[in-house]
Amino acid sequence: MAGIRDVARRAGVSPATVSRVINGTTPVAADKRERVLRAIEEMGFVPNEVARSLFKKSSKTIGVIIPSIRNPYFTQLADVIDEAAKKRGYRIVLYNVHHDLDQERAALQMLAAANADGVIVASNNEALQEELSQYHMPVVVVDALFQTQNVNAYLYCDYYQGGRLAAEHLTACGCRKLVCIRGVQGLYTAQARYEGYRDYCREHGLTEQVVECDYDFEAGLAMTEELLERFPQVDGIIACNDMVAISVYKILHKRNIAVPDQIQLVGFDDIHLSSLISPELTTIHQPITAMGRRAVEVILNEGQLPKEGRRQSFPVSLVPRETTKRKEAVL
Amino acid sequence: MAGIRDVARRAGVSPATVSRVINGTTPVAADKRERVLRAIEEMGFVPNEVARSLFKKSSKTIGVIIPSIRNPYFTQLADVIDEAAKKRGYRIVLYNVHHDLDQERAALQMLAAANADGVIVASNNEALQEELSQYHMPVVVVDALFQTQNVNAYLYCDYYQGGRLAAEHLTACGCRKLVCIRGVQGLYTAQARYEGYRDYCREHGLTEQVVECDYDFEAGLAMTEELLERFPQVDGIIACNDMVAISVYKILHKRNIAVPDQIQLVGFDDIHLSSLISPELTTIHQPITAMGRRAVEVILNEGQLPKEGRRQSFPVSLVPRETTKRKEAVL
DNA sequence: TTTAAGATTGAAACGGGTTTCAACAGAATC
DNA sequence: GATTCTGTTGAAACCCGTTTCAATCTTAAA
Repeated sequence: MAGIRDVARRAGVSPATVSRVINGTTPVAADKRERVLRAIEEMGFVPNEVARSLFKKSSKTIGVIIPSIRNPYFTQLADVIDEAAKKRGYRIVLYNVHHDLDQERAALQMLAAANADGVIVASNNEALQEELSQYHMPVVVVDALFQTQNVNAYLYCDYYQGGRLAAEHLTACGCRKLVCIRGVQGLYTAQARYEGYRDYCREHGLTEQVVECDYDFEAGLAMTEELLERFPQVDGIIACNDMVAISVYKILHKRNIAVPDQIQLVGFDDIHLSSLISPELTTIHQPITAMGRRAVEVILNEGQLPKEGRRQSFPVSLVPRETTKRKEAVL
Repeated sequence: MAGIRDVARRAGVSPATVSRVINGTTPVAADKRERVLRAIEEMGFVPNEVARSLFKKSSKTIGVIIPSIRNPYFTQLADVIDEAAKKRGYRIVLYNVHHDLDQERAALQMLAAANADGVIVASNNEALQEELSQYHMPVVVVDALFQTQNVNAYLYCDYYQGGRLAAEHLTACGCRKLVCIRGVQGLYTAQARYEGYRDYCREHGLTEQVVECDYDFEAGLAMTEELLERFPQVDGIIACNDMVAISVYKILHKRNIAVPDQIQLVGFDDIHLSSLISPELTTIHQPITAMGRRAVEVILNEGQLPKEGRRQSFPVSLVPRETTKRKEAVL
C-alpha cells in the first residue's frame, strides 16, 4: 500500500507538495505537478480516507438510519438520499436498526465516532430525540415529529390531511362502514393519520372503527383477520401504510371478498410497489423523493432552512387506483 | 468532544493507561481502572473510531455492494448480511451502485480507503473481477460466477437446475408453449437459468422461445408486451426473477388473461414479496439467508472456506404456489 | 537598483487512539 | 541480602494525510 510519503520520494518532492497536488489547495509548479501525477499513476496511489478524515473531521459521509430495510418505503427513501448525496460527493452509510432502540443508539454513536457529516433519521423513537443533540453533527428527522428542538429539521407530511383524504375518498366512493387500521399509538405519524380519519367521521356522522397494527406485513396479515372478525360489515378499509394494505388485500382475496366491489381499500405512502401489484392500490401519496432530497440539503446546509420550529411539512395527495371504485362511477 | 488525553488528565494517568482500560489489552491496577472508568463515564467519552481504525487498519466494517436498492432480492440479502455482521460486532456499509461500473469501482476504492475489513459484492460486472484483487481485503462475490481466482469466494446457486425445474414444473402442469424471459446475456446467472430451460426443452421436444430482459420491473413490463406480441400462443412463462414475474402478471391481468388458467408463470429468487402478493407466485427458491450468512463467515475467515476454485454452490428448489396449476390437479 | 509583494516549497506539528519500549515496583527465588 | 521475574505504567513513536509556518525564490512596483 503506497502512502503519500512513498509518492513524494518517487517524485522527488515533499509529502506536502503531493497533498497540494491532490487537493489543489495551493498552486504547485507545473513540472513538479507533472512528476507527482506520474508517480501517483505509477504507484496506483489512493489517499487513505481514514487518515484524511481524522484530520478533516469530515468523512464525506451521511448516515441514514432506517427502522427496517424490508419496508420499501424506507429503501425508496434511502435510494433518493443516496442519489442526492452522491451528486454532491458524499456517500451514505445505511443503518438498519430493526425498530430497536439500542441498535439505533449504537448507530448514532458509531456515526459520531466515524466523523459522519450528518445523520438522517427515519425513525420514531421519541426516547432518542433527547439524546440527538449531544452528537455534534447535523441531524434531520424524516417521517416523524416531536416537540424537542435539538434537531436541525423535522421533515414530515400532512398525515392528518392524508387520513381525511382517505376517509373522504372512500365515502365518495360509496363506503359507509369505514375501518381505520392505525399504526401503533405513540407515533405521531400514526396518530395524525388516525385523527384525520376520526375528524372526518365525526363531521359526517360515520361511526369510528379502529384497529391498531404495526407497520409491517406480518402484522398486517394478522390484524386483517381480526378486523374482519370484529367488523364483519366493513365496506372500506384505510391501512396505515402500503405494506399493510397489501396484506389486507391478500387476506380479502384469500377469502374471496371482492375488492373494490365488496370492500374498498386505501393505503398510505405510495411506494412504487403499490402501482405494480394487481390490482393497483389506491393510496395516499407521500412525496418521498422531495423529502429525501430536502433532507440532504438540510444536512449539507444548502438553501433556506426551515425556520419556525425547524419543521417542514410536505403535502400529501390521494392517488385513486384500482382498490377503490371510481368516484364518477358512483355518481 | 472529550479525547483520550482529557480522560487521562482527569483520571491522573497516562493516555496509554486509558487505552488499556478500554481495550483490556494489559492489566491495569484496580484503583486506576476505577478512576479511568469514572472519568470516561463523567465525560461521556466515546473513542474516536477514525483514529482507532487509522492505527488498527480495521474499521469493523464490511462493505456490501448491490446493483440496486430497489430490488428486494438485494435488500433481503443485505438484511441477512447486516444481521450476521452485527452479531459479530461488525457493521455494514451498503453501496447502491445502480448497475453502474464506475459507481461500483468508486465504492470499492472508498471501501479500501476506509479500511473496510472486507467486501461482499452482489454484482455482475465481469470487467471489475480483474481489479478486485488489487484491494487488499477479502472479497466475496455473491450471486455471480467468473473464472478469475482473485476473490476469496464465489457464492452462487445452481441456476441451471433452477431453469430446468421451472421448465419441468410448467410442463408437468400442462404447459406446452413455454417462453423463457432470460436476463441480459453475458451474466452467468442469467445464462445458466436459460441453459437449464433450453436443455429441458431439447430433451423433451419442446420449442425454445426466448426473450431477453433486464432484472427490474420497468423492463419486465415492456418485455411482456413484446412477448405476447411475438408468442401469442404462449401458455407458460419463466421469468428471470420475481420482480419481472410480478410485472408479467401485471400485464396479463390487465389484458384479462387468466393466471394460471390461460398462462402459467414461474418466477425466480423467492423474495418475500412473492408469497405476499395475490396470487402468490410460484418461483424458484434461492437460499438467500444461507448465502448471506456464509458470505459473512468467509469474509471473517470463519469455519471451512470453499477450497476447489473457491466456489460454493447452493441448491435451489421450486416452490409451487398460485401462478401455476397444482401438479395433482393436472394428473 | 532596491524593496515590497507574491508564489512555491518543505520541515514539522497535528488529529486521536494504540503500541512499543524501557523503567520501576513489589514479589519470589537463591 | 542479592538477584531475577512478573506486573504496571508512562513517554514517545506510530498510523497517514493535511496544514501551518517560515524560508526561498520570483516578479513587479518604486
